[in-house]
Amino acid sequence: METKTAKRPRTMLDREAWIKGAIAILAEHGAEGLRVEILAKRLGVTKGSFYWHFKGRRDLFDAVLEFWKEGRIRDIRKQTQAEPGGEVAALLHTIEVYASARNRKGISIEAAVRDWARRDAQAIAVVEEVDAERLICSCRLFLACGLDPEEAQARSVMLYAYVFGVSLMHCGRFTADLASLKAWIAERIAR
Amino acid sequence: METKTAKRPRTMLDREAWIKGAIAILAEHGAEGLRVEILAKRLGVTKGSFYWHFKGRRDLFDAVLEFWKEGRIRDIRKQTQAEPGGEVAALLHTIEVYASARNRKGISIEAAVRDWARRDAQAIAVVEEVDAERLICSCRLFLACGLDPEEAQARSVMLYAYVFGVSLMHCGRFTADLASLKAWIAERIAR
DNA sequence: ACGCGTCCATACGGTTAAGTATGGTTTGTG
DNA sequence: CACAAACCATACTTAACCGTATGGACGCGT
Repeated sequence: METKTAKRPRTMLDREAWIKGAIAILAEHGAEGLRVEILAKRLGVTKGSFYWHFKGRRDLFDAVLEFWKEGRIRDIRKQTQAEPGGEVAALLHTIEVYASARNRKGISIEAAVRDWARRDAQAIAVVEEVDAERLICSCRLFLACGLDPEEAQARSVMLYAYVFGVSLMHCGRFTADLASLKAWIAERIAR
Repeated sequence: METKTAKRPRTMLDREAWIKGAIAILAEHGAEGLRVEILAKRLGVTKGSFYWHFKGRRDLFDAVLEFWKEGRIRDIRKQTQAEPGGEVAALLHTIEVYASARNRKGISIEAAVRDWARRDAQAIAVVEEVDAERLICSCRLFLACGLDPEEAQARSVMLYAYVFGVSLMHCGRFTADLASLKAWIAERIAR
């Protein structure tokens, strides 16, 4: 029975399963805290398995960065597809995705990668590519709204700087109604 | 000869010297990379000295956070002292200090502390206090400009979110003249 | 000069984690 | 069934680093 790949009595991890597990740990403990023995334990195996799939820790790091980069660029392209007239809504949605309380996991990964990029050359290269793609896509939306090129560029930078920055602030003591403040800011950036 | 403390044949480190060295390493390698043996080597001593000044690594961490907090709050209070009519200039200066290429060291420390605050409760508490102080001070400036309270609050959050966020972006591939974009953004936030 | 507090070196033990070597188990294929 | 490839476990070796124990060197007051 079971002609092909039906049941999996053994764990049968592939490279992608390792990468996804690694990204989960990356979000929680950062790149420094991403250790292969810890990761192996979380996946229910030992590191003997790890070193079959990867040449070493650095190999895992590069794979994680590549995987993250591909996913981000795919997401950006999808989220900035707007029919004429829907550009502002697309921009507001972009802000919403990153600056809202939802999507905690994605924000944690984003923060971890950017902190990582303060020390690792490969991480810098990946962040550069992702940032460039994001800025180009949102800039296209601003241009479609009728803004002149310089203002479109400036607003793009402001948009992403804001969403990344607000995710690592702690405004609890400052205001009780942070949500309405964020809504005001989003309007001022996107419109 | 040498009536009092003239020459120092011994290194004679005190707690503050250790903290300052620790902050330098914190800026370069983050909280995880702040190791007592490495720090001791940089200061030209061994860790035998460290454990005389501090109870342990955690003790150093708390001292670093406290020292950073005091310094930040002092700076904020000084930078937001504006005579009537100079409020906008003070706001622009605040942006300039954090969002410009100058002050690399301070920005690195800021980034390291905020990343640290994603995992450490004490760091969270310190960042909360510093953020609250900053937001209150810049909000006061916006209010002095005649803005209504809600807009003043929103602009304060936008200001700091932007300066923190822009410091961890990599816009090199997007624009050649980032400086003028930043100037445009600063105007839109402060005025 | 003597002693005490300050500051630091040396030596040690314990833990965590990277990487390697090697062998075992499962799965697919002839 | 034989056999090879894929996948994983176990048992090392090595290194980094935390914390402790202990003693030495220096300066200062009496």
